[in-house]
Amino acid sequence: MNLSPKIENFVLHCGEMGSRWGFNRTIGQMVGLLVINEHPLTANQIAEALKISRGNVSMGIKELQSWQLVKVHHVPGDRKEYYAPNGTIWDLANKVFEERRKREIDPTLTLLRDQILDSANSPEEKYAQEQMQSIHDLLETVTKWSAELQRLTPDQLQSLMKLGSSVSKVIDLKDKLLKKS
Amino acid sequence: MNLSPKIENFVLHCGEMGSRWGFNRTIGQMVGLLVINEHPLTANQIAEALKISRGNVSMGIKELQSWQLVKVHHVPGDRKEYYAPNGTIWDLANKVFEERRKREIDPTLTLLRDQILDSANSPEEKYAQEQMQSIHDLLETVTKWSAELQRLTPDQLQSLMKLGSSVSKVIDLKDKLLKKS
DNA sequence: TTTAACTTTCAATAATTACTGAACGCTTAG
DNA sequence: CTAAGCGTTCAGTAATTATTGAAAGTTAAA
Repeated sequence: MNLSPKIENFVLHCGEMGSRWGFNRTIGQMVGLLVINEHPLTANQIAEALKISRGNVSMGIKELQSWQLVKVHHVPGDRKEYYAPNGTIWDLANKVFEERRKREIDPTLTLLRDQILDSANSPEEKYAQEQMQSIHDLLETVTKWSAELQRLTPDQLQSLMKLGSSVSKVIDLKDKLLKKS
Repeated sequence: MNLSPKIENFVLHCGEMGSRWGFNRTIGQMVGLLVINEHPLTANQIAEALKISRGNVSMGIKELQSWQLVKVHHVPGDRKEYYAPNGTIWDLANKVFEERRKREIDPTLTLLRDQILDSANSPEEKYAQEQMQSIHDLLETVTKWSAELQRLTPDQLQSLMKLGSSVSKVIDLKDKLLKKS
């Protein structure tokens, strides 16, 4: 596994971004490597390419599987496992997006629902609850929206994009239609 | 600064989520505390409420200012600085969203643009570039979309949400609109 | 000025997170 | 049955990130 400079560059960049995207540097590099390679790679190839230990690869693969980002291939007569991205770029992005929603939004939504049900017993708590309600509403909106967007194919999304420079046109249109009915 | 259990609970939760949202535990708590309190707080109050050092508060505030999440108040005849959230919940979420886009997407977009301009000089690089092109297109779409959504007010967004359970209806609307014009 | 009331900075240290490599486990070919 | 080839685990260690607290900086009242 000798990476060309251009490919290595990409892989290293994925490493840098890894932590921002929810995993760590090494795992970011693994994703980059798997995505950029046309053919599935063995754990040893990954370890060699990224210059990390065999055990680290094993842990990384495990993590990526929990995100559903990799799938395993087998070659007849070969006992090694070959790893490849689990779907297209689009699929992977969707999975990351979904998983992050689960980690970043859902727990807060749950907490807020509980807190809001409780009655406030001081002016501070009154205000606090109003704020929590706002956050709750916001997160719920975001959640619904992300579910909607995930359902669209890239083509549909592109189609929506072409509406023009502002989605607010759609809203105006909607309002007009509602007035008529 | 004695936090009621309910409020403390919320603040601690913000701490847990802090790292997922792009900052660290302490800074998450600070945001939670400021948002949940109707009145601006001094650095000392924050330090006391969260049981952290005065210096840590100073650094946290600095970080939050770089995200544009807090603003400073002054009380006449009082030299202390009072900190408060910089806008509504909605404003704050927008700022976080925007800042994260800058950190998580923009650098990759820049890298990919450069890489794609380069010519491939091997079959592997050919494939690699196709993949990079896919990622590039995806990220560009996401970027454009997030810009669109950010332009909407909460009301407009709610309005859009109520269009129905599927955004594809919006696409239908778009088609109708295009036919008329 | 001086001093008091604040804020900021940063080197030292603590806490957390990631990585290695040796040991173990499983499977299959010989 | 044994050994070789692979994958997994995890205690120990390395690397990174966060926090403290003391010193230095800033401002304004006296």
